[in-house]
Amino acid sequence: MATATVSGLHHPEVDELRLEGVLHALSDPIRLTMVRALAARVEPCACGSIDVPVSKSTRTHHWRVLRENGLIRQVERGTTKLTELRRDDLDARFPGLLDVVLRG
Amino acid sequence: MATATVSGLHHPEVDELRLEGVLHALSDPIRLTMVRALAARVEPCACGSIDVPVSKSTRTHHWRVLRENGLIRQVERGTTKLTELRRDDLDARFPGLLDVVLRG
DNA sequence: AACAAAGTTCGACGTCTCTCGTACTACAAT
DNA sequence: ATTGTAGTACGAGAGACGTCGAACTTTGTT
Repeated sequence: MATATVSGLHHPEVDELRLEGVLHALSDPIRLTMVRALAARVEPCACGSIDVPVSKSTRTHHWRVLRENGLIRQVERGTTKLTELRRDDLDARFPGLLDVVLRG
Repeated sequence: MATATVSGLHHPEVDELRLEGVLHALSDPIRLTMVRALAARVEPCACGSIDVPVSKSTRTHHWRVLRENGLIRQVERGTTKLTELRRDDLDARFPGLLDVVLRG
């Protein structure tokens, strides 16, 4: 039962978040579903536990887009990846945006 | 000196606006520039008067994307096209979104 | 009538995106 | 040790996207 480790996954800093990138990440229906599902959780959750109608590898692709554009944070733990919304960061950088999307 | 005529241009109704579409329309740097420039005007303006570093035909393409996704309204007048942001519609459907984008 | 100005249409091109399956790695459980 | 589970890597295909130039349409001006 190892503790969550800081992995080599690339996450942009708060001040590196680009609006175009964030909007692009959110403009895909599958990713929108993922973000909303994530928002409905309190704790970080295994990214595989959110089911969307695409294959496993496509899911990996979408999680990467979300991560690289600063929407989510992921840490590896064991065989799974704990995933959470970067609520605070997003609210700090683009106040109101997440609210709109989650209300959507 | 013809009055502005209601043209055959397709504009989605307020309740037809899709969040994915709006976000996609806004996720391009050129279009973001266009929207912000439009927001800085009070009156509808000729779409050609907003200059962006792309060719005339590419500009046409971007205006169409913005129009078809409900970001702008265009009416033909003479040889030009009066273009304006659909502020009210966007605020009604996705409150706060435009603010975020314009604050950027 | 002739010309200029504002946009559109069309075809083309290269790139990015979404999708998949297969093969692979890493950890966990029996 | 073997098997199972969670996810990644890679290569490939189809389609969407952004870009351009050239030709065209429509309207306004001289």
